[in-house]
Amino acid sequence: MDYQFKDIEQKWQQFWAQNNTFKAEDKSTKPKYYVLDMFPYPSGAGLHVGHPLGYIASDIFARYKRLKGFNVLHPMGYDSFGLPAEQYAIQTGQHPAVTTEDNIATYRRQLDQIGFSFDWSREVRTSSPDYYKWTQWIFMQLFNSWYNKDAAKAESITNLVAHFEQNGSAGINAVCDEEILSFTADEWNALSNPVQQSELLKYRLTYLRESTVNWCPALGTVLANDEVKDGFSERGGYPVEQKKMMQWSMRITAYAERLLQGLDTIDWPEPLKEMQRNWIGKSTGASVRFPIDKTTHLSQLITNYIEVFTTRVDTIFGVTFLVIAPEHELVASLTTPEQKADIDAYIAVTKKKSELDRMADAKTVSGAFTGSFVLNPLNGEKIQIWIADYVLAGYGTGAVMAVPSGDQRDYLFAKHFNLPIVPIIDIQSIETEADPTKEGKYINSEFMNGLDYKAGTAAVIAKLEEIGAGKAKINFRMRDAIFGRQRYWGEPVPVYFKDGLPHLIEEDHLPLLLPEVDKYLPTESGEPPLGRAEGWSYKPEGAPSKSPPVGETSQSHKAGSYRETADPVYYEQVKDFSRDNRNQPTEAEEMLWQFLRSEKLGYKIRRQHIIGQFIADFVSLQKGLVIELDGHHHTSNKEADDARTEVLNHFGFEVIRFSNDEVLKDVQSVALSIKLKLDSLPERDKTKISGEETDAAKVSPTGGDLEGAGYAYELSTMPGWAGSSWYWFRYMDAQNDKEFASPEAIAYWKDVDLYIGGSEHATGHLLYSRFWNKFLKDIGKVGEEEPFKKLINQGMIQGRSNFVYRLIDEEGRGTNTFVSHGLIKEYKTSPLHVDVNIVENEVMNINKFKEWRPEFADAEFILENGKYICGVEVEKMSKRYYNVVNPDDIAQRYGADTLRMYEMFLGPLEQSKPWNTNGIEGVFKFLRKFWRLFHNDAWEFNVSGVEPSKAELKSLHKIIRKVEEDVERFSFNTSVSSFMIAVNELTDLKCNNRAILQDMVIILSSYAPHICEELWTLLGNPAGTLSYAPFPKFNSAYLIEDDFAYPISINGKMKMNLNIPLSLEIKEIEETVLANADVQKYLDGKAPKKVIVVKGRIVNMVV
RNA sequence: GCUCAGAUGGUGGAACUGGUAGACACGCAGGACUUAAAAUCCUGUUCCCGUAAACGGAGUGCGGGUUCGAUUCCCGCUCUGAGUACCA
Repeated sequence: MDYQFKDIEQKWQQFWAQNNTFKAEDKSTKPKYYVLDMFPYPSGAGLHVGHPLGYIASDIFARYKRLKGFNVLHPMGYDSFGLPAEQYAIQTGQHPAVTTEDNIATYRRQLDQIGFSFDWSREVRTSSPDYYKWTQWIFMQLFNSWYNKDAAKAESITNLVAHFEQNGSAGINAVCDEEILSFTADEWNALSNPVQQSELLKYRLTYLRESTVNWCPALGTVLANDEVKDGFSERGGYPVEQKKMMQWSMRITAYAERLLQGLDTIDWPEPLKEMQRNWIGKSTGASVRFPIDKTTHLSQLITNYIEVFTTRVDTIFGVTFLVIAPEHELVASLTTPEQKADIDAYIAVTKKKSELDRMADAKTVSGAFTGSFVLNPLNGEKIQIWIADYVLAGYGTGAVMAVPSGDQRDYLFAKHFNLPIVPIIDIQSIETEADPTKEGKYINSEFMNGLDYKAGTAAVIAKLEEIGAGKAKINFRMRDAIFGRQRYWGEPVPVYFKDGLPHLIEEDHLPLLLPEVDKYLPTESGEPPLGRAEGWSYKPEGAPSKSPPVGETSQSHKAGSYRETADPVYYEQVKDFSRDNRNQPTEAEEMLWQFLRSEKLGYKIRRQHIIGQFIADFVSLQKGLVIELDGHHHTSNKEADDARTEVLNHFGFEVIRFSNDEVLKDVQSVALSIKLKLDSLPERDKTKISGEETDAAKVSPTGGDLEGAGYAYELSTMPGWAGSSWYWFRYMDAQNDKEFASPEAIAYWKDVDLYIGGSEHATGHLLYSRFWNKFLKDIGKVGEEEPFKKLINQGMIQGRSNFVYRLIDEEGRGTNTFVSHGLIKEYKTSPLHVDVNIVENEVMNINKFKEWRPEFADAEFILENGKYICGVEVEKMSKRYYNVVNPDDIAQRYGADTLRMYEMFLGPLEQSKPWNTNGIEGVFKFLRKFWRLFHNDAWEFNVSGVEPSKAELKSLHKIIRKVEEDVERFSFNTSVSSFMIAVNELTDLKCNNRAILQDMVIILSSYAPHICEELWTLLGNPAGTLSYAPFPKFNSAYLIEDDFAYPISINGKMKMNLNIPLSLEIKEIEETVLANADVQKYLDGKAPKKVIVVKGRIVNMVV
């Protein structure tokens, strides 16, 4: 029979599925090998043509390793939480779980069709409760951990608490928030539990904090940095703005150093490692405190120095000015009255600039002088303080010491504003630009003069440390990762809120199931979709089970605490107003806020907070202090103010007021008096809120006051990368309902030996996965420091579009005539995308074109050589370019084996390339030719049992060696070529030898498994044994040659080949060559000056 | 701007540690079979000169260097792609 790929492929795909052929053994004496693909997000569009490329490569490798005697783990699953299913749900009302299920079915069908050797018994889906139970569990472990810098690992939070109880905060070297309390053991033990908890939150590896987030209004969610491209969302392309929100974060920065160091131990593509290094962005330098010069400044300051971070502390004597970010907290207080207009104007301009403007405008020098000075800590020299938007508030301390002689940006700034430029190194040349050299000796640098870079740096740091003005410091660019999304289709965070503080739910209550909601949209009050879930609240063990309160309680922590004192009816009416107020503060409010925010005074202050029926400008809920600034709407209304004060007192709040002028004139002294007031106040009497005797009874309390009726759950869900940050462990023990994977399974499978996927995950998935892996190692759950030992990036598949050229008539209108590509220069035409599926090797099928769209039914063509040739361009693969190629079509037409081999044949795996089916015929022909080796002219199976000839053995062993070498270095394209060569040779030899062909079947089976299984059984082997057959052993004896056709070159140019026995030594070869008549002809009677002979390689003569 | 990767026939690409550049495949041209087409098979196919052929010259983005010999190593440049963006 001729090669019937359809029947064969169907038959074997069924066989593999029914017999669990590729099920990995949990216990084995064989060495393990773990081959993993980045699992797909099951989108509605189905498997995209780029996906199979990596999957095929990994499948070939997995199959090859099985033949080589490894116990291979090669699983597949779905990253099935995600935005598209939710967007679709919003549009159609269909539950995302339903569409996800459908999409997975499509994916599975498509995957099966390509004949992958996945162990489907281990399939995972991140959206399945069995799976996300463990994602939530890991979240809980992170919550219960802090990072001990001394031990360089994560430790249990109970250790930290024990330390606080016994020793206070002294002796703790942790990765934590900036503003932590310091306390003795007694002080700690005296703190109330909520205060302790809020302090501990500053240490936990996952924690809440108000962060500036990338808010995408169109998607209604927060995006990670790597989900934002040029100010637009990566998915959907919607505008993204900066917004402050209370968010869950992951303290990935704790692992910055280990994430960096680990890169040196893993076999990943260098560009990928480089991307991670840049992302982590380690810089070694020093932090230096520049004391503020008080002589020029009268008003009180919160600090009396400005701290900068520098990587060139050795240039400190070259500092001629200091630049701080326009958003820097000290700007207002450093600005002298004379400079105020300038500074205000500059800040106003900066605020107006969009992100894009700032980028486009990178070369313009701008800034403004504050009028204040700092002193050089080493020689007391007065240094001007400037603000400029080239200094970023978010990096380092938001302040730089400017060294114009060594830094080009500072140089330009100094030139522009006529600031001094002091050379500090003897060989520096700074006439036209800065010279950042580290060579030479220091000058103008007092005690450093004459030293070189290394000695100088050490001397400066020693001096700074001695006088307490600075120390060596390492800075990272990487920020903590935000871990919340205001979305429905994701893992619920296993947290409830009590007293406005987050608490974990009991482990027994995992998984915290995703609740049903009526709509997949934010609530009317702007809460995430989970706010719609009715009666969704947490009841801890043993609590009296009152029916949960409706509506108001299922609020997030944030809204929960904001509403702590709010009249529920009134709240709904004014909450938008309050938010607007927050977003558009008055000048005085904003200025004061910079001193009150982030617990700078040691107290958490909220602004525009609703209390009863009022919106307080600022409030400390802890101390019950309301701070009011007189806005224009009630300056003249003393009565109203008094009424407010009375009501607020009623709720247990004290009120202090400041005028706008007071704040604008001297914000520091205002801040100072607030602090003094706060210090003097006792903790707020909260009974006044929940107490029944007050009007406040109608005020909606927090969950904490409900005494077990039900606490509000966190309403945001986890981001897309949560489930994918540990999934490779789940495959090791996918059915386990006691643990995320058993210690035995983890001890056996350890880590992923080969991971294949796209480089687009460089700073997302791959970084987060390494982080979680390290954390799980720290808590003793896994053994390896790195999850993915070797990683290969498959190249991206680009689209390849075809064009037809519509003829334009004299009046400039398009006609229904189309000009072949080669002739378009002779006509006036306009190009038009045409469906690539009706074009083959750039020749368009004219009939199909006419059928393609009704308006082309009567189209006419101007052909070249009777054909319509299309134009070609490489662009993104997209429906609107009609260049999408579906792997299904290829599999239907040529079969999975051809598809597999063709995708490999296209070129090196890592290279990006346009998808192009030109040439697929050649691969199909090859398989048919292979099939024919086993058959006679009448297509009857026919192999002989005679001894293989020397030539046959040589062909076979050449391919054995070639495939081994190629597969081991992931050069799949070259081995496909070699297979073709081998089959061509064997065809020429008319080989139908059983021994040879059977080995060929084994070697080829990892590339083209279906045809090989069929031939394997035709050869008389039991079905299903091919996948575990031993790979043929290479024997070099078959490749040894007696002769070698030496290339004979003259002056490096090859002239002829000459057969010389390999047994001859160099001297003899030279003689043989020179004695040859043809060689003499080339030499033209001249004697060569020199003869180079490389044995077995080449002979070269110099004349 | 910086970092990284890359540039080889009409096309995808091969040449692994410096040693016969263009393997393998597509496409194209010619031929065989066929009434014809498809399929299949055979031959040729880097370019230029010349041509029946032998033979000669050039040639791996551009310019230079090291070497008996460079697609491969070094220096400078051009272009393409990716990442990053005032990171102190």
